[in-house]
Amino acid sequence: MIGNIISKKQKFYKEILKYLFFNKQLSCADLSGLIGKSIPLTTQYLTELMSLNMVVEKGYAASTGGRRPQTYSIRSGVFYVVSVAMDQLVTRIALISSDNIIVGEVEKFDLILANNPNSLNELITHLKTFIGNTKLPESKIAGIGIGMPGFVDTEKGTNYTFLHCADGSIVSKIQDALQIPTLIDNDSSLVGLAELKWGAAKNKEHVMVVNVGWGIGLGIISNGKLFRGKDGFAGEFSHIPLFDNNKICSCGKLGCLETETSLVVVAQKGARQLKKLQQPSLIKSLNAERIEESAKKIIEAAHKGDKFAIDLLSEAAYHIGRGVAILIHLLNPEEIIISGIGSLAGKVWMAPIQQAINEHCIPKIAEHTEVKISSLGYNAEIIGAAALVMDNYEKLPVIKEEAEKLIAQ
Amino acid sequence: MIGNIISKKQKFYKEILKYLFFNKQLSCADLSGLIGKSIPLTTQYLTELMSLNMVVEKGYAASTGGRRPQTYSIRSGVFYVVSVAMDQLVTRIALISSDNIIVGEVEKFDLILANNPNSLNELITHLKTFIGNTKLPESKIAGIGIGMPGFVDTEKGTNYTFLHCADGSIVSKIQDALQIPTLIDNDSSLVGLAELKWGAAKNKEHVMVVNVGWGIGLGIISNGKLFRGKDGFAGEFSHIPLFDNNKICSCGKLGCLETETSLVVVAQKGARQLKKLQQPSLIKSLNAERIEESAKKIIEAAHKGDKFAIDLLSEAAYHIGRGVAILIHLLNPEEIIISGIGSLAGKVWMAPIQQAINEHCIPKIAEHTEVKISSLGYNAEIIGAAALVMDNYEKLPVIKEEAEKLIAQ
DNA sequence: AATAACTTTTTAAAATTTTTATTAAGTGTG
DNA sequence: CACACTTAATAAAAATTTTAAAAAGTTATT
Repeated sequence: MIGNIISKKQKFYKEILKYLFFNKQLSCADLSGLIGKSIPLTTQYLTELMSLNMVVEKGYAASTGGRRPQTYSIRSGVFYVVSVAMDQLVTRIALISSDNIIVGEVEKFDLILANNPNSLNELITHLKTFIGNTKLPESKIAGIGIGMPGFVDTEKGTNYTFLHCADGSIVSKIQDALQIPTLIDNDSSLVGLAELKWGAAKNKEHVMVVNVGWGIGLGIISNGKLFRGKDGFAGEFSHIPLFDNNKICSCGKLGCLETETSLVVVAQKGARQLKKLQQPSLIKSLNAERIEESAKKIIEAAHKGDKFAIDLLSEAAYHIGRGVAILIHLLNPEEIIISGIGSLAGKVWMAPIQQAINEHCIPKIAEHTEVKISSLGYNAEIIGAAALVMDNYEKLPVIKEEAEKLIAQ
Repeated sequence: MIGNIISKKQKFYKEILKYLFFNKQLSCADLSGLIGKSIPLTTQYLTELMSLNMVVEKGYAASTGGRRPQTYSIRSGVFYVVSVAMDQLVTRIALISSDNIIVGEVEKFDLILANNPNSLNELITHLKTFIGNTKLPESKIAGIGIGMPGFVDTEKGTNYTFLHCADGSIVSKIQDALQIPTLIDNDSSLVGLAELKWGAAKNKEHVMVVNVGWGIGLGIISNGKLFRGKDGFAGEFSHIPLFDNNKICSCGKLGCLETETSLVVVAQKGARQLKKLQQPSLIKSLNAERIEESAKKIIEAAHKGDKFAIDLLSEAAYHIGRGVAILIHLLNPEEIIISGIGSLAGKVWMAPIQQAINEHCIPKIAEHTEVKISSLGYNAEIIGAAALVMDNYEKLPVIKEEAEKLIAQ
């Protein structure tokens, strides 16, 4: 049964567990600062959590000029998180344990989102099987986190673009079917969250995470937190009107950023040019119908230094840079991170983006803005989905058995 | 002497005074929530502040379904704030008392910022005279708040565009000269802050405040707070590259938003068209050299329904709307406020901006975004400067005498 | 129109949490 | 290798919050 939070103390227990999930090892002073409670109280909570077998001492950290602090970690298997990363064609599911390690294999399967009225049911069926295979009781699963494309309202638990469900929200339907707390968010927001928690945006305040994939998403980090806007739709970078190119976009408007920069466009343009221009390249053929395969070929070739592939990506990168210049003017970030599947092409992105920034920004405003390539790569979204659950861990509906265990204290 | 904060209790005293400055009348429960302390403690603080003659009871508020709450107000003259609003040509100074009322007249004088190495000294001289004329001791003045154009770093207290000062920051130079805590910020940020505290953005979370004047500034309110970005430069709306018009901008780049939308451009275009086209209009003549005068004439005529003036402003408004469409995609705000001196033209702005939003936004994302015209008008910046001081009131360096008075408690 | 049931504010007493002071453990310098 | 200076952990004192109860109003119902 999914109920409500039971005690205040339990909330702080959960906060401690949450920060230990995100950080692996922390001292009592660290945790005291993070949960906003005094050191004596935090000491007490930690002692109790150790006697509950949830937290363990991990020896002393190096001194910073005085007595060395004892550090603490969370045990593996105290709880688990089910992470789901969806794109328009493929969905991946992973099981992550409380010590923040992916358990077993990441499951990958086709699930078409566009014009598929059955997509939500398919997702639920897959989730049921996946969770069944883990052999874990529901009470051991803290929550399910799902990243998906489209206009997602995290608070309402709805997606206005995909996975339509007639009555109520996606979240309530999944929770009813599986009896596990569930959270959903936009894929690019989760990529941003992953960068904030474990990637290049860690400990930064103002970062723009550009999710280069079949569209150009944006995760906005402002004041050290993921920014979602009024309805959760912030970061709709793909569709800002930027070009006079008269190309019609998937959204129906003309000249969106996406029409010159997404990997779909890159793959299509690549296929066309390869055929027409007979350019020398490591790539022998590109099929404009098989976007994913073609995009991967181009990214791989670019890695090997293939000029044709690099030129293709550079052109897209420069156009992305024009959009980034606008972001810099408006939000004055300290960092731009290129993430998502496109980031696998590596440093190729950097020079053209920096070039566009130099050309289109007032120098002073871009002075302290660094461009970086994500090191999280293809895993960013799935990691971000776990972060979404754990970011809300202490607010999550409580699972009965666990609640009793904790309240028995 | 400017020293440091003395006691924790004093910090809460100041927080209470701050919230009473912003709100006029508040109940104990309101204040308890605002300062984040329990009701019994807040009661105690209020009692003490009343015995210090700083706070007074203001009778009972209407019931909301139960016992009516006692309300409290701050006394006039407990402290004062000096507010300064600068633009490139004119500076205004006002004295505001603790009950949030402008005392006496707003002083207005010419102060050229561009290419004026003496501008900071001129400002300091004016401030000295102004404060001298108030006959108030420094200890009665909580702080000086200054809004100015340019790239302002509030934390460092510097402006990279105007009011250059060789050694150290603008803030430290003013503080050294006047012995009064001082804060500076970008003019558009302060217009945004004014809207947040007393205008159309009050109690909203995500709002874009467009400051229409000699440029097009932007105050960004995100999560209910003014957003400044990494170095304080966020909201550089004027210079996002948006047009293929080949017009060179004051910043040196081509096609900035400003080149089609600022009141300078409107005035210049108006003067040109009036001469060339001999259009019928209530306006008899416009001098392209005297921008302020011409802009005012156009705004006034638009108010009277003059078609020529309305067309001029509508064109600029539509272009602003294109920029606003980008803001909506990126930040998903709940409200767009047209503020600053241009807002005096009133509702003329609304239809063309809404039109541009309809044309350039994905409908879903703009669904809940309202466009509004500010009611604060020309006073926004000067009010915002006072808000800047009071927003930081409890963090401000303490003035010795006052500190002793409070600590004597 | 009067009473019961429900709200909200205010006050008082009990329980919790933080602060301050003290002790313990470790670094770096002349 | 003392000596001065850190930081961490613990214990006792002080401050703050929570809980409970009383006071003051509102709304619905008979």
